[in-house]
Amino acid sequence: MSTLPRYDAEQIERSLQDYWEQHQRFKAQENLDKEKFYCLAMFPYPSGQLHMGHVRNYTLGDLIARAERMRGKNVLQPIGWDAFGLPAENAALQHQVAPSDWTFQNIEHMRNQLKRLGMAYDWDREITTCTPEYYRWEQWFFIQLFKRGLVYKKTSLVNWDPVDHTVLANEQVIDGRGWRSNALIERREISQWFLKITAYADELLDSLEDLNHWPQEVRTMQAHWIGRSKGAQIIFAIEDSKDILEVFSTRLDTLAGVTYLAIAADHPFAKKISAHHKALQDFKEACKHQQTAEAELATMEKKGLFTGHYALHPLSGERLPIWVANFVIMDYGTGALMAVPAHDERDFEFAQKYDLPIKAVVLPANGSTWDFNSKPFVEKGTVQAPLSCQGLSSEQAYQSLLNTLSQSHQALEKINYRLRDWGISRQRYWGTPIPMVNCLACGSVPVAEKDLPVLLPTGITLTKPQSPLKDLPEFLNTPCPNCHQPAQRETDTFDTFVESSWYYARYASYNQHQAMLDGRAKYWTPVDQYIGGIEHAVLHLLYARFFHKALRDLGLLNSDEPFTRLLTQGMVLKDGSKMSKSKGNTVDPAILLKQYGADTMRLFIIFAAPPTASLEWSDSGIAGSHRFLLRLWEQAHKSQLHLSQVEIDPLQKFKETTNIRYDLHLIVQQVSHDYERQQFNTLVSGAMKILNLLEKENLARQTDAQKHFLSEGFSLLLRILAPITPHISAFLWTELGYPGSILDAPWPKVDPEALKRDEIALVVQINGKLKATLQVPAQSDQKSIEALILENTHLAKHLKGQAIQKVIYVPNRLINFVVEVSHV
RNA sequence: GCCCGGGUGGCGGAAUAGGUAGACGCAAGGGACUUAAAAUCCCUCGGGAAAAUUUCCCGUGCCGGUUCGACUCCGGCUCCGGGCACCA
Repeated sequence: MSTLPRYDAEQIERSLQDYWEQHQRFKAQENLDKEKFYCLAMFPYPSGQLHMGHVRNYTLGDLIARAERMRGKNVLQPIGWDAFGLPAENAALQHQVAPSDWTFQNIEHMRNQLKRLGMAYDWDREITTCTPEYYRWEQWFFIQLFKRGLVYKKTSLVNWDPVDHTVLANEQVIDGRGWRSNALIERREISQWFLKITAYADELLDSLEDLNHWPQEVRTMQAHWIGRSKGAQIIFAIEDSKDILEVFSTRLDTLAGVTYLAIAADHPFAKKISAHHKALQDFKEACKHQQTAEAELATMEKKGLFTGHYALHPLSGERLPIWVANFVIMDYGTGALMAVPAHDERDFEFAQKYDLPIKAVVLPANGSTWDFNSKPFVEKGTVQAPLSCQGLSSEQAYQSLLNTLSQSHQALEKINYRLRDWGISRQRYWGTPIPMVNCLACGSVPVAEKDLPVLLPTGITLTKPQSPLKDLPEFLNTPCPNCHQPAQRETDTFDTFVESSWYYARYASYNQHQAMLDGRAKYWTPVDQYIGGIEHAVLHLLYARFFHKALRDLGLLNSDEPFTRLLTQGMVLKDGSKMSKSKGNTVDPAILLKQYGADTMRLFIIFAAPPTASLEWSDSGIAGSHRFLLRLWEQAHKSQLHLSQVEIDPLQKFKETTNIRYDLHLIVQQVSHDYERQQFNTLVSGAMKILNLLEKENLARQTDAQKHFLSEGFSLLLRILAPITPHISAFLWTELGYPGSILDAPWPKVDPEALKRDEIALVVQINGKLKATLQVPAQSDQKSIEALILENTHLAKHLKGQAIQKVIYVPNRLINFVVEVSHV
């Protein structure tokens, strides 16, 4: 008895990884003979350590990339680093390291970790967004957008920390206070750059319909985010004033129910009247300490103050009190709203709190009554007022009032969007400098394209939370590109979502130094398969879609959407909650990699849950996955001797193994289907089932039929596993003497002959409840089945004395007898 | 608060188009091997009742509906998760 060689995962994996790298097995080239397949997992932020979420993301991507290669595609799978961002500045302050040094060290470490996982990346195309080679083209693109009128400046609100003198991100505001200073934050208006994503709102919404291979939930979320609605912009005159208030409402039918108006604390009218209004000044001061996040606005206590002024109802001329309300924000819409407490939840609560009138004007269409003192009626119905609309449906009243009011120029139909333009200015250091110059004479002027990139000074160690760029004269001072007089650079940097909105295209033109993109980007884009966390469902994916369309309109790309197929992976949990350092429930991939190897880790993370579901980490689960690979190793080696002697003749049929080949190919069929629908966890179940079959047959392995079966079985099994556990599969493929490299072996195919059956198991039900399963000839007709059942004593007993009312027969599947229930 | 998901044994999960609920694995219990342990292999494994392998009842978060038949479709709830525009 010869002893089995030991399964040394690390040795096998490292040597194969070296071999693949030396022979550039994953280098992508444009090839018009093969269908291209661009597979991309969202690139990581280089936080320093690979975590389980990364392992999951990149294993899923690698699985698909490798499988598509086996399916004959010309595959591109690149990787890079989303390297600008807040954590580098935090680390810099904490550890006194330059953000650039910290970032590049992290990248170095994480690159090694990814390589050790055996990902089939084309490393030549590695992109790092904090390098000038990358961000110069982002600056160039920004200038193109500027030239096309898609960039503008306006003031908007930020969280201001009055102690640290810096703008805080939403996540840095904890219970209304700065995370470092603990100071009560203030809402501050500052001037910022915006990209006109709203110019593409219609297309972004309408083309969602074409994204057939995106999860419906993501499309729904984006559609709601864009929030296109038709409504009326209505003008309310203000009593004893030339000023007017403009509001937008989709429910013009409730106009007669307006009992007050609410405006933002920083609405121009509120500003105007606050000069001699102490209470209003105090109220505005209090509003300053509110946060800007929408979740905050929605859940905080709703407060208001009567301004003492009245607006006039456009229909009746009735006096409507104008209130200032803390939940109305100048950044959204017109900063003013008409309140209809009888027909709106929030208006109702506010009216109850401040004892404002509730005036019902719409009733349920079915004629039922409604208690307007307990809750508002928010649906559409039958309109009661004004008189001219009495009895009309909400829709009819809307049209009627719109006609009337637009004739008198008091209203205008308008398409409104919930989507707001994208504010891209950040008052941060570690980001792409915004390529603009502020000149006293010429205003904001873009940097000349020949002077790009505007380099971000590196090697700077931060000493305080504010951006150092303002304090660097050599960065700040520059002649105006227009009049050449002394001027100053913009010191704000881009939102890091800007980098992640076009990186997928740059991978194609990674070494192009004369242009942002070239023809190769048109060849490779759109990405055929994009993989990333569901948390990016709206923002990142919407911004990237916007950029793609803008790049198309510049002629740089020729498709309408960046990502054809989207897979949103679930989170990795431990003990029911998200792995995080603060909870102390992290699992370090590096330790497991050392203990079990890359294949085990990849296998477990694919097996443990379907890709879109959250994945509960299990230490014993990963041990089980390792055990499976050990069994595979053992069984493969046990059969090795025999396989080399087998002459494989695929046309040869063996009666002896008909049944087991049926089982085998049924699994292969299931596995193929599971790959198509991206349910990869059952791909692993299938592989396990095949190994169970092979193990049984391996005990005997004497006849030609059995040898043939083993040869076929291992060939299928190893190819199914190759995208998931590439190292052990490649190694055993060669050990067992299969031809060529498994990297290029074809994806398994079902033998339809093996699936032909003479007999099938038919389910017998009575009143929908399972009573038996019968082996019957395939394609039997109903009559012969019924006859068969009456011969069966057990079943006949059930049917005896029952009045059969109906028989449902689904051929090759089930027969259901519907009988009258004889007793209660 | 609003928008979008999810809830199936002790655990992770399976059930492809409304047709056998619990595949595959983990844990647990029992057994074999061993001086012993580990490893490995075999058996059992949703709950209850009767019972020789079988039979009956209950069971997919909760309540209700559609259907010959519902984990699957519809209505209402509940709990958990994701997003809410400056975390990425």
